Amino acid sequence: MTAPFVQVALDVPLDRQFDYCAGELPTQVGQRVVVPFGRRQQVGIVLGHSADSAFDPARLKTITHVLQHEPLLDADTLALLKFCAEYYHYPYGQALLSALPTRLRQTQPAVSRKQYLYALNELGLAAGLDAIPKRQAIQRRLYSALLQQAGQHGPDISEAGLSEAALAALSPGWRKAVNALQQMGWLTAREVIAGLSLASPSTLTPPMLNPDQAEAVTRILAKAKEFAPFLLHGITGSGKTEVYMRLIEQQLADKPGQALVLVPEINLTPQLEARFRSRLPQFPLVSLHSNLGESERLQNWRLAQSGQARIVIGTRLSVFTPMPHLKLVIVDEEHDGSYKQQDGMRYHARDVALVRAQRAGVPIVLGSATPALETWHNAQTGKYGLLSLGQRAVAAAALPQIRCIDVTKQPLQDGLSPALIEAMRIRLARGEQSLLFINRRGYAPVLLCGACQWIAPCTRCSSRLVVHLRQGRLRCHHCGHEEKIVRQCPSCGNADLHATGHGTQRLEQTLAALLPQARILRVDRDSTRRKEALTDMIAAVHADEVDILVGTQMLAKGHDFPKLTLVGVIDTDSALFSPDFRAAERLFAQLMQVAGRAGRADKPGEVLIQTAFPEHALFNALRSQDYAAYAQALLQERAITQFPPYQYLALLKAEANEFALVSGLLRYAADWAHAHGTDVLSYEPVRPQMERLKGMERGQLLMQADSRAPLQRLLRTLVAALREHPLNAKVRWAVDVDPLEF
DNA sequence: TTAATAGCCCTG
DNA sequence: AGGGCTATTAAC
Repeated sequence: MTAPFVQVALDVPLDRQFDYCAGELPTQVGQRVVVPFGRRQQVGIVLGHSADSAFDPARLKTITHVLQHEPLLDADTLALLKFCAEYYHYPYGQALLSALPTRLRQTQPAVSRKQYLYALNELGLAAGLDAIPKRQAIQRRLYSALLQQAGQHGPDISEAGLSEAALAALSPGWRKAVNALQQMGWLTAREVIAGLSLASPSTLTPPMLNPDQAEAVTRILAKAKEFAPFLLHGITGSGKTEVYMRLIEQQLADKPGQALVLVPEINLTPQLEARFRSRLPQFPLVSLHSNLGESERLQNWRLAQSGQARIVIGTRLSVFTPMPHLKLVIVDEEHDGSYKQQDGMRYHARDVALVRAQRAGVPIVLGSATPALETWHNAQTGKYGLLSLGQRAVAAAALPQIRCIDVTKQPLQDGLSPALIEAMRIRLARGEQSLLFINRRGYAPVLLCGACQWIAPCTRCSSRLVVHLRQGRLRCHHCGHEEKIVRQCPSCGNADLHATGHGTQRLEQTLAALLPQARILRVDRDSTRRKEALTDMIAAVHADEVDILVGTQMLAKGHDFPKLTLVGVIDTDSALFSPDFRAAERLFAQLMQVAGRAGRADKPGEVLIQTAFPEHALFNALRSQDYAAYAQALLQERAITQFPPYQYLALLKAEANEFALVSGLLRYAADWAHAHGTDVLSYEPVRPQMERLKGMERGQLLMQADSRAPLQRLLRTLVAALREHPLNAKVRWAVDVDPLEF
């Protein structure tokens, strides 16, 4: 006897479940169902059954449709998402549904793009080719092929069959012909899961491990069957990936183990994927990232969920992918900010991965050259095992030499110092490549009136419009607002407007004038808008068709250019004095990363940083490439200033058309926090750096505590109180637990 | 969040 | 009275 009522989680911003009458079909926890909600149909996930309901039984509706033939969301995944929903103060139903591939959030039935193998059944085999009229040429061709294939497989019909691709290769009109053969009842169609192609066995001999790598592998494998967090600390080229692969090889040696590998964002997923596929061809691998189409994403997700995919490589969302036989979790570049979701449920995939590994009782490896200070702190206190890869694995590759160029002592030519220009000239003469790193796209970051100091502002954000000279446009990089470049100052009428400051476009132009013989390539979001553009550009660099690269942080990550021996860094000083307490940490990580681009092969690299503050501690640390020392210094600062990792933070962010509404809600929240926040320090509401964004006035409230528990206790009641508050309807607000940006 | 509806001002 | 707008409310 099944219980008459079912609790269903729905994708609505209400932090509760909804009861339904069970109806005819039995349901199981974790099953996907379609239910009537309001006047629409919604997808829900069954969370439980009960004998009674607190809701008026007369008004209960009945489940429309149970998706019987779909696999369930397993208990581990449900529990992980439940934990996250509570920790990040986000409605459970929304958390659950947003972790599913979009296809599974839609009410339409199961919809995987199913793949079938077609085979002749007994009736079909008995019929014979002559049963098909001569003029049905396509049918005859397919029939012959199917017959031949059946012959190869002997009596075991369950092994027989031709794929759609194989049939399509025989004739473009195959679909119609197959339908006709099916009509006659001659065919069986067997559903198969596509997408898993096993590569041919590897012919690569795995490289020898250096002593550091070997020790890392040994120490991690000593805890192969328990929750054990490790920080794998090693600079670019020190061989972290090889360590990952050895671990996977070992952990997956026993069927049916699975490994989850998290990577920062799209760009380098394909490269890493290719490396894994060729080194570990024995393990079926799928990737999960936002560049996949919906059906491919669903397919890969299912392969992971069913255990058929043994390795999953994916970006942050894939931390929630059900994997029944998880044996190892790897988070590559764990310090990377893209692991943090910045809207909806604001989770940090690295942190969720740690929780997941803990729940699964498996080791987790966090890899980075410049770990997040939180991670470093945990490694220092012994909470995580610390494994350091000292030398570059590629023997010949020496560390690049890092130097600062004091821009206060040199006359700049359009933002470039003579020393940097000379260094590029030398590379050019030697036939080597240079990279200029400037974190600002467009031509110039401001359009300034020389007469009255007016600056072209964005109408919807509190930001400046960026000059894009080639397009003759002014653009806001925050909201996408765009207008024509004005010729006259709207404030004083002066026609003498200056594009001030430097962006990638201007730098490209300057270089072209300065080094006319150089082949220059600009790589930023504007120049790589086209889908394959970045891939093409990277190929061009490898093909030695480029002398000088000008680019934004896009170029900082992971690309290995063997002929690149010079990296120039322009204009990073603003980050040195940013009010964000994490700015220095981020800048250091970023500069270490760009530095890693220089001199990876047999040629030593050089990094030149233009700055007005060459004696700044950050540059001193960078010159010696001593992450540990700098991290220690930053940690001391954090301890004194009472910031993470010594304090835990939560940020209440609010936005509305009018600031008065925002401030009203935040005032209420601040008062609530003062009154109810035992052991929590609540600051006063403030405006963030970007006061206005996309036409919305913004404000935020910071709360901190020296452990998680009191902060969580306060947030629980605060969130409930805010949902009841009259301003809840007019103000969009969200809680960001462990925020990264302010 | 979505979507219906209640309330309100305006015109005619 | 009815159109068109915003505010309010319920969703099982």
